Amino acid sequence: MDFEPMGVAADLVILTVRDGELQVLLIRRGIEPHKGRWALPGGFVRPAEDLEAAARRELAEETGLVSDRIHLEQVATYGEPGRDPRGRVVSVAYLALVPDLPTPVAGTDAASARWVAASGVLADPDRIAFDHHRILVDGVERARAKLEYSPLATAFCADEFTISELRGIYEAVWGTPLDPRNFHRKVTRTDGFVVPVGATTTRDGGRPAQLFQRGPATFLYPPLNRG
Amino acid sequence: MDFEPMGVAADLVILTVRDGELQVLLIRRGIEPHKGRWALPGGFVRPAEDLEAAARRELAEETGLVSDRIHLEQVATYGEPGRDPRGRVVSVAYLALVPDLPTPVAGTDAASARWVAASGVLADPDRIAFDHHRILVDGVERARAKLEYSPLATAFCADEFTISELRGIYEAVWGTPLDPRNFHRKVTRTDGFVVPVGATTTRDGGRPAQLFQRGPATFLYPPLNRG
DNA sequence: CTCTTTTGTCGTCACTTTGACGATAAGGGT
DNA sequence: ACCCTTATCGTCAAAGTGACGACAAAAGAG
Repeated sequence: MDFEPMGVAADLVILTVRDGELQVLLIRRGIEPHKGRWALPGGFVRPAEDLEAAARRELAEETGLVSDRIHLEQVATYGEPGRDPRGRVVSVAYLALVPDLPTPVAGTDAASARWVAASGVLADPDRIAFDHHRILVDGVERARAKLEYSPLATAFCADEFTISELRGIYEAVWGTPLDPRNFHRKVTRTDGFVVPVGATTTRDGGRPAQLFQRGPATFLYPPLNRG
Repeated sequence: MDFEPMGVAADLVILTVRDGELQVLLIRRGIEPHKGRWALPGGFVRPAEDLEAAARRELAEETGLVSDRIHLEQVATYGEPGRDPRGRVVSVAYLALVPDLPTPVAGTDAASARWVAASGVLADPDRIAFDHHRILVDGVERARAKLEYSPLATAFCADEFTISELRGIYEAVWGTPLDPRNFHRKVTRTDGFVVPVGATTTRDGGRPAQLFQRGPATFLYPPLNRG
């Protein structure tokens, strides 16, 4: 029995936290189908290219991010017949978490690429093309879940960060305010989550805060609790 | 830009608990490549067929299970170039959890299909063909994780079960003994996990045990703790 | 029919974690 | 100096966990 060939694409849910809110990178499609509409970045996997390599390539093309240090993980694969008018296309979705870049988005491929508040896109299923709304929902939910039991929130931060900044990540992703004192206790007492760097900063105003960097932990036990 | 066509397959990690151990369904391949070797069940997705539909079809073909009530979830997608000698094949892996069937496996497709202890297959990366060892590892880990925070263990049970039987599922999947008294407390006090059916059974020997069925809960909070 | 074995179920207790919140520390701005 | 802001520590009651004692209710042995 032989197989029916299909197109295989890698689509990306690229998230960051800017201005205290969760944002997603969208591109305006320059070609058909759905030309002119907003969509998640993505593209076809090349013949000799690994799936994750394709995702990293797209990520680099859309954001200019040197992708090695960027957290990238597979979310799910979407292959409903008819989801792409070009034919049978199966799309492997990846989730990327990036820090708030000083560098603006400089896409080579995309006619235009923009950071957009995730909440707005989540609220309107027709704001983005194809079945990308579902992909975004799944990607954001994955991110929210992973913050609970993994130290992944640090992927949104610069190399050095304060506990408040980290808390800001959680609050933005979960959309919930957290108690600063309990959060501080929890984070600093969870082994290997963050390690103090020795310096302090006043960039957030108020009393100087200690700077930390991500620790060696790969998961958090016990997990943090969503508001 | 056009796409390079690829084969898309659905592979299945079908797990059950029999004789107090976690077992996985393997088939002996009747055709090349890897003819005669053991592998996970699976096959190519048909042109107009949804991915999950393909997985359910394969599940039905291999196990005879009417698939509607069977828990099936996507695990991940594997698409490394060279993973299949027939060409570029991308495989979407699904995890199925089935109860200990009185019905023996009756595959129409498979030359032979057998339940095999998961521990043995996990221990030897070359026991199964292709990259199926990795798929199995990921599938089993997914199952282990989901037992913690979802009521999914009931998917391994018959419609009605005792707390001990449910505990046996956890012990088999996690490979860890659990305290019967604490387990009983935890399960019965977690809202919506199990609901008493009113009857009792003595099929496990000893004092008659209450029978339960799965409750309406979709997740467990707080979660159960592994070992 | 009584005793023993086996499993089920309830309780107790010390310990940890959580969530709510008071209090103090240490900068900057005026 | 005083106030505002953020950081960080401490306290306390409530809830959850792990260890384990005790009793209940059946089957099987004698």
